[in-house]
Amino acid sequence: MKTDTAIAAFAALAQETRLGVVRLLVQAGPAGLSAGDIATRLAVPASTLSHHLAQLERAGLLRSWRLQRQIFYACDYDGLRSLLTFLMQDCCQGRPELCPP
Amino acid sequence: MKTDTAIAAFAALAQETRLGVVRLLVQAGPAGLSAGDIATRLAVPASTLSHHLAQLERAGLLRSWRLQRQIFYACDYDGLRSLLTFLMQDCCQGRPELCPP
DNA sequence: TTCATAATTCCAGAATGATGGAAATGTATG
DNA sequence: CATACATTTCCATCATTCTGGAATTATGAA
Repeated sequence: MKTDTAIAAFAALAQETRLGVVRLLVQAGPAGLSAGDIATRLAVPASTLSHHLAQLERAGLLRSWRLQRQIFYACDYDGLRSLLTFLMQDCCQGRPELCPP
Repeated sequence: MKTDTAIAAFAALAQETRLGVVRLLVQAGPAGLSAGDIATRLAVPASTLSHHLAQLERAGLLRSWRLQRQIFYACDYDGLRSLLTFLMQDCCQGRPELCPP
């Protein structure tokens, strides 16, 4: 993963509504939720939420698909995993005996 | 962990120099590095780096201690762990059979 | 086609964050 | 005490991000 990608992902997580979206979708699992459903649950105007969903998707944290008139969002587990791996890469120079549990 | 704490931590990670600091210190392990050493390795002015180190420490991602004339920084492994746990909490409603590996 | 629904894009103002030289604050050495 | 060293704080400028109503686009129903 490139540094810029990771920065975009962390920036996406560094905002109350967006962090709420990701946590909600992490819990929801692969089935995801529609944009409107997310807006209702988080009590955010549709317009505002749309900006945030787009940013999260651009950052590789969500994926989306259309189902009839609605657009569903679920979290991108691969994206999340690569981000956390990037952050912890070569932890303690790869020597577990140095690494606090 | 509170939402505000997590937001501060992700915001701290969402910047090139600060992300570089954390990754460098993740690799360096518990022994840490001095502020000056970090400034040299990342080629950042001392003043600028100081702001970033302070922000990372406030966010609970680093800890610091003085050794003679230098101040050492190491990453706060507990802080990192709680952040990642907070993000992934109740993944797939706790049902691993739904959760993509 | 006409209407209703779901979501996104446009736009502007308000707020927040990054940067780094200069000055100030410790901390050790001669 | 005087000096050098390591780091932090002050300060001002510049840039980026957040917000949400109104207008727009896309889809499905009558």
